[in-house]
Amino acid sequence: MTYSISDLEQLSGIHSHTIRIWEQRYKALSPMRSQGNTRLYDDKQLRKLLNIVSLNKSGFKISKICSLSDEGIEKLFDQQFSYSSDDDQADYYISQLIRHGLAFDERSFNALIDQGIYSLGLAGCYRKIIYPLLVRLGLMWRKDDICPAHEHFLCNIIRQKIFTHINNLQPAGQSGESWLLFLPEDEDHDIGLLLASYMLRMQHHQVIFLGSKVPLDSVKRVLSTLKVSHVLLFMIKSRLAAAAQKLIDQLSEICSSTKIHLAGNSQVIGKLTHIDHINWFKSLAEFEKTIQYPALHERNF
Amino acid sequence: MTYSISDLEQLSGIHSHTIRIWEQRYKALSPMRSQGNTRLYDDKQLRKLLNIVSLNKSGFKISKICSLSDEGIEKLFDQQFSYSSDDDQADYYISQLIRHGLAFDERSFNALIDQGIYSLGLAGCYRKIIYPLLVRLGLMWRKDDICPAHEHFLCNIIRQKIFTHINNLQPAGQSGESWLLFLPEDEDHDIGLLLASYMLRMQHHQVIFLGSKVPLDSVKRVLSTLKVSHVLLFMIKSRLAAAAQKLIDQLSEICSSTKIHLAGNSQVIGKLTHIDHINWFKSLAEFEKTIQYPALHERNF
DNA sequence: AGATTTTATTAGATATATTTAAACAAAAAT
DNA sequence: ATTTTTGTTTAAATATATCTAATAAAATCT
Repeated sequence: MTYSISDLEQLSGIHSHTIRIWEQRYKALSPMRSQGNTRLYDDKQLRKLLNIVSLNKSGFKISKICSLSDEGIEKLFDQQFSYSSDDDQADYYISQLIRHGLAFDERSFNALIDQGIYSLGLAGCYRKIIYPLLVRLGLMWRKDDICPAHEHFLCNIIRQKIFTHINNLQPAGQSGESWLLFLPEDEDHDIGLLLASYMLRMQHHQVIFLGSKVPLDSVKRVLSTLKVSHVLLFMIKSRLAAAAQKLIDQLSEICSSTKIHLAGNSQVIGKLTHIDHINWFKSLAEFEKTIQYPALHERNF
Repeated sequence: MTYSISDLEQLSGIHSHTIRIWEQRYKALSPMRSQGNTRLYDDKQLRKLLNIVSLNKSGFKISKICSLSDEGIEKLFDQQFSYSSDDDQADYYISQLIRHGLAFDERSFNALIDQGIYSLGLAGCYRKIIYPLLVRLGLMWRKDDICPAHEHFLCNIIRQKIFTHINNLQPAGQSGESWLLFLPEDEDHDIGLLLASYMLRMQHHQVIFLGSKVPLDSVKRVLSTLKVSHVLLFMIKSRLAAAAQKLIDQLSEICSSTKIHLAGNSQVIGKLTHIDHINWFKSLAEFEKTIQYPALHERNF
């Protein structure tokens, strides 16, 4: 499996021109070449680019980063984006979970995550354990410590847990606000969205969960046949600012009478313009607060 | 959202050459063109192509099919691939489910599918209701009777059900055969695979469920670090024969000491060669029988 | 077998994406 | 203020994908 330079552009949010000039000036990447002379990148190169971009965004100069060896970059990356947080207990928990995951030991992983959910509740477990776990998985992939199979394996068990908890909730009444949840076509990671679905249902909101890879056209058709108060989507992937803006502009046009809520990658969302009408959830706590208020309000009647 | 001619090639399994000649001779499709002169297809054209291919595979000549109007093709398609089966009761059931789905009425859909699972068991419900429902959804999409959002909505509820049932099973012991379940990178529809996971677990097999979009490289890494007896994957999408063959050849190389099981689109799988070492599950019943035998065997001890 | 239909192959022309290289503009550092 | 670093724009050349058109080969039907 190889990537073209425009694939890398999509995946990293760095213009192809810039990728080339980084190669020329700083030998940032050293892609293979096709029979012709076209650059071909593999996963290793993609990871390196993503790491360079991350370090660059946190203040290091490209020239400095690229003057380091591959190992040097990994080391610096480690320093900057350390696996461990300030919560020792959660860290230990997460490490154990990952250890089971690497061994594909579903039984142990299952027992441990059930225990976490039992003691913290699903939302609490997500905040303290699952979300940091997912972040750490991402970092580990970037260091080639895990492969996609590990991530798929763990994510599917987590999906199983959240789905089960949703299934065990009482069905929502006809009252309450209605939320349409989806991810755009190029997004894959639906676990955050699933948790949002759970939390909204807990607060007796109505949820229409569409999951990942929903074409905007289709969202448009839904909104034209159905009254929906809120639309919630995540933008997690790195993108070119222009691509992200286009998506949001199109969605805004579609959602003339629906409140748009956005969550995800702050690097991407932060660069958007003309989003006064859009609500940006910068944290889970913010989301929790927003969706709880109406419920409290209703109780007054 | 538009498709290039090579996108259509991927999605339909028809060579771009052939797509062009069908256009020239029979006016099969009438794509838009770019500023240059490059063909651009939309969803409607894609659906029409898929319908033409289906009709062609079931015996109609391209010339005959394309001599019909769009409505004529839809009509013929209806005749050939009718929504209804021989089981009136299941048909009614499915129609009701779809009716709720089209209205995004999760509550009603939920109640009805729970009832089906209760009376038929999850596997029975899958065979009689869910699988035919998924097939019908596919047909409906091809007639533009539903949009992707509907399918996503329904599929996620079904996922929820299967995941919940898996979660409620007792964890597998260390005994039993181990099965690695995954879909290749270009496959999306994981519900069949999920049900396979459930059925294997019911028979006390160990399952490593990776889900959709797993790179072969990653499967390779898993197999090199872990002893696995069986690998199961689905090929559901239409593909070029060459692409399907390449995938299977690569997998075969990886799985030198692991039994490969394959299920899915018989049009695609039927064209594969050098697959003597691969087991092709042509039906759910066949799968059920294969995985039950060892369990019966164990009980003798 | 012979005719018809369908698919595959070839070739040269055009469109689009990528490449190199240089010049330019903006931002950051000194 | 000046230099250095960094990112963008431009241009012309090449690679790759797509276009048309004609022909060859294969499959299917009568």
